[in-house]
Amino acid sequence: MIFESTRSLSASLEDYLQAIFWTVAAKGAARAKDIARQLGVKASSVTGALQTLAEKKFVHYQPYEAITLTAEGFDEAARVAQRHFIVREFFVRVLGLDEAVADKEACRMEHCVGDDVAERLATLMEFVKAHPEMQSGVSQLLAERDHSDGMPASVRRGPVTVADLRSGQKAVIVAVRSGAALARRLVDMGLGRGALVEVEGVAPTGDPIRVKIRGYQLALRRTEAAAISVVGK
Amino acid sequence: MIFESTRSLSASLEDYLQAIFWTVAAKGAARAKDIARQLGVKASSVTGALQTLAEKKFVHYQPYEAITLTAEGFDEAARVAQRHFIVREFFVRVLGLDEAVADKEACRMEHCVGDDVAERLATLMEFVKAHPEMQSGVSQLLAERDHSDGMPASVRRGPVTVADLRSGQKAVIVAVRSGAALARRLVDMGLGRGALVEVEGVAPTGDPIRVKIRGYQLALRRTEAAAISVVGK
DNA sequence: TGACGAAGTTAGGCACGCCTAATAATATTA
DNA sequence: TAATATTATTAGGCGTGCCTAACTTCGTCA
Ligand SMILES: [Mn+2]
Ligand SMILES: [Mn+2]
Ligand SMILES: [Mn+2]
Ligand SMILES: [Mn+2]
Repeated sequence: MIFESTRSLSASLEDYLQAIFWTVAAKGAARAKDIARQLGVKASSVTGALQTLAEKKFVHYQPYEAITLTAEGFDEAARVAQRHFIVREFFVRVLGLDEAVADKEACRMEHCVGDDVAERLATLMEFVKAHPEMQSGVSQLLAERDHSDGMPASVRRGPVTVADLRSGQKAVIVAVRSGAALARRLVDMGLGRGALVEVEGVAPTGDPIRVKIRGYQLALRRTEAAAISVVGK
Repeated sequence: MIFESTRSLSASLEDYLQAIFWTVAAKGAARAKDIARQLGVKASSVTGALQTLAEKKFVHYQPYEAITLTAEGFDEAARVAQRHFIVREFFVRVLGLDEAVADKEACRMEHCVGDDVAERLATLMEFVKAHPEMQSGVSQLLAERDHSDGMPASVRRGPVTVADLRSGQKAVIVAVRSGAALARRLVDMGLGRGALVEVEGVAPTGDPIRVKIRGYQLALRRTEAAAISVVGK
């Protein structure tokens, strides 16, 4: 699988484990029915998942009996729940996302954030808690953006241009601002949609910017570079 | 699938599309061999993916011929690459992650971040760019943490306790700090590992904290609450 | 006690995404 | 041009994770 996870459980099994975790916490034990309802799957899928989790020693499972977690199951579930919590809090408190949306997104992300990222997110949140101006600053920027609705996200966000790239970075051109002879000149040189640009160097003043494209090297004025929207690598 | 994605392509196909995107940008067209090498899969897997992508009109594909992207394929690939870039830049510039690690993590996350999150991350980065003191502040906090290596991550991060919860939040107890008669008293009351706590209310002064557990309600002193480590929901 | 309904399991099927092995097409070289 | 090497495709298999349909087990209540 290309989407390698390094973790002991698949995204799906992590969700089963979490459902069990919260149900057991609330009621002492979980029944297949509870899990099926929470996750929106059929009972037979739950049976299958329980058999796999039991094989991996994460749950105590005997057919027809109530389900509880093993010690390892509890720890693993707590780790996933912790990631869910951290990511959701980050979305809500730093990115200003709506609670419900944040929770849904977090339930997707919890399966792919690494431990290092989770830890740093938690640290960032501590920092933000101590520096509320950061949170309000971001909210304000976001609010300004929201005035220009109707525009595509890429425009609201402000496109990245060749002028924003650091030395050594590669990018693909997605658009060249038309107007002036510039666009034509660039396209004639091979600087069209889909072409790969590599920034070779930027003068100390930031102008000109030396780029390599299709084997050729050329120097772009900063204003020219800023007219070329790219997706960075 | 529980891990619902709402996007038109699976994580796997998004990676194939991106491999094609960068190869085409660099060389004008892609061959199955290039893609197989980049993604670390066998050639036959590439053929399968190409057939699927061709069905979905994302690539121009004729057996044995070089591969290029359709207009939709280019747009879709650019969107994924954009998410990869944003997430990686966030990891590097805000979270201070190592470039190589950040890139790997980003290649996993690019398939699960929603558009709203990506947009807000980009905005946050703009804010941080405009306020470099924020960035160094986070780095500093992270550096302090790194001094206390050897400790488990949960300790470095500082555990969340009942005292950190807001009114209405639920959590599962993972540990009760031992010492004093407190631990025993709490455990006797049912406040042990695995139990669900719900914060009912916090006095204006922050003390006491009213919690509900196993149907019972009780009031905890702030110092008591701070001795109970939890995983929040 | 026995019948009934709810809950849980098993069997079989399907889509996805990878693999290996065999085969086919294309490129390279003698 | 013919032999050979490289590249690509097909066929068939496997694991995961979901489904439906049929069946079994369990608890309840007459
Ligand atoms: Mn989840
Ligand atoms: Mn979750
Ligand atoms: Mn990826
Ligand atoms: Mn990627």
